Amino acid sequence: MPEGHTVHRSAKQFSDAFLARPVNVDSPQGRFSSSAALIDGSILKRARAVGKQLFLEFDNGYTLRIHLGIYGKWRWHRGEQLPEPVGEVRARFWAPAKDGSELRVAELRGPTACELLDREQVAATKSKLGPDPIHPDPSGEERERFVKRILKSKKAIGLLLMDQAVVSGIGNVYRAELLFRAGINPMTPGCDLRIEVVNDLWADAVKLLAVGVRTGVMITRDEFLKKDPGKAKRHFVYKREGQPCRVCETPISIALLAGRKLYWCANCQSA
DNA sequence: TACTCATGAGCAA
DNA sequence: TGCTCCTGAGTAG
Repeated sequence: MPEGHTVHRSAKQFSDAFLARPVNVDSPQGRFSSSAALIDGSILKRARAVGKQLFLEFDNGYTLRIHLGIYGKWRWHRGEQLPEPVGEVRARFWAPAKDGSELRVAELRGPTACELLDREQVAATKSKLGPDPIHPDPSGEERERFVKRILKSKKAIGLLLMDQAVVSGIGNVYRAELLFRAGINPMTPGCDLRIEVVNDLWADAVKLLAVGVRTGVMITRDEFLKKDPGKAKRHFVYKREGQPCRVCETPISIALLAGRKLYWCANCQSA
């Protein structure tokens, strides 16, 4: 489920399993073989997520950038032996657990990006990313950046929330749900929104993504934030086209916006 | 077995 | 805006 929260969980898993230790890296599928050889056996210095991208920094100066895209997935294993790879495993990472009792193995399938970068390339990549609600800075500077970008744009807010240069880590699910919670029609131009509304949108993104990081699922209904109620009840509008709105019973609408499915309640989100 | 769909994004026109 | 790439899960037949 690759929106920002999943990637942050992956960064934590990498830290827990491999930080400050030499990591074996290969590419059973073959498409990552030459790059894998450059970091194989290097020590993982840091694993950090920014938006939907995972950056793994190694002690030989290389950083591996991984972006799952729609299809990418991680699969983790534990055991005494390296399991035989099944399917298209682009990259595989493994090391003995700290107590030496077993191997920790991470397999990567179907990523949009899996590439080695030098320091300059890392800086260039990160500079293109908007503020990440999972790393809200206490100064509020990131929130201000977000608010400014929204307020000066004539583009629809439904498009702006998906633009990783405006805010990083939000995808199709959080977009639909945040706009519902705020009562904003997704087609409203950013510049037509009031500043308080956009500030609240940021605050809500900070809140919901934190829940996502904690629980591993995108729960967006306040009554369920502590415990996952299951797929069917998790959301207000996402993937609920034609079903009654949970608040007003108006059938949920669906439209294509920039090639992605957009869900909203025409009654609750008329503002 | 074949087909469809998906939580993303870069690129050309 | 439409096309393309990446892979696997779910479903129809």
